[in-house]
Amino acid sequence: MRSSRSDLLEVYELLLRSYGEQNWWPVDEEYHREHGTDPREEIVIGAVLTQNTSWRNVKKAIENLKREGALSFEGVLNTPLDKLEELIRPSGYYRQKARRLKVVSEKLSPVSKVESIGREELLSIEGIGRETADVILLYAGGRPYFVIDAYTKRIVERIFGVRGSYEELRSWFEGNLPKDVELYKEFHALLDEHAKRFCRKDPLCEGCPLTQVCIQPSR
DNA sequence: CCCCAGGCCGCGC
DNA sequence: GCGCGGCATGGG
Repeated sequence: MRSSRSDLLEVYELLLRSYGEQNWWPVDEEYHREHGTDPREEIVIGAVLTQNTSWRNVKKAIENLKREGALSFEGVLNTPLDKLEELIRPSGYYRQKARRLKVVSEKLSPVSKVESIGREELLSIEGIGRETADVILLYAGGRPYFVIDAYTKRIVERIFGVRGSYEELRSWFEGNLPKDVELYKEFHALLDEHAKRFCRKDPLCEGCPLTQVCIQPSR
């Protein structure tokens, strides 16, 4: 495999230069200041809500939770299940997700657990798979786990010819990048942005900022 | 009408 | 370990 540490870092630099800082994970800091809630709980809740769902729809659900004072573990646990389902309905799979929000809120309380919980233990919680676990560890826990998603897989397969299982890709990224939490956060966000702008299912190779490092530009 | 979106789970093989 | 169907709303 030709792709090396420097190639991967170059991709990061190119994306950062093209799109600027993404500042993921988006959280309403002011809301949490005013309500005395922990913004890390919004990250966990958002991570569950966004499973196979557009962020646009998730935002509607989050707004509903805010309006009802339920954008926290305590808020989720104090909201009756049928009410919770109603609030998060715009995010899809709302019956599944309402139950999972209850389970996750209970198992991750207090939210400081995100600093110490083991990845395997996180994965044993209903509703938390590999990607959601790594989102929680990285964005809520500030721990160096690289998040892989469908976009990430598509991009590295196209530009480097690299493919593999979730765990294989995660260790590929982590092995080819310095262990830097802020880098991991920003890089993942940039990859998602790039997948939406250029590296779509039907790629728009014209004007792509990664043409110079891609093994198969303009198909 | 179609397809997709910041996946996960349970099942069969 | 891998592939599949079910889960559901809202946009393009």
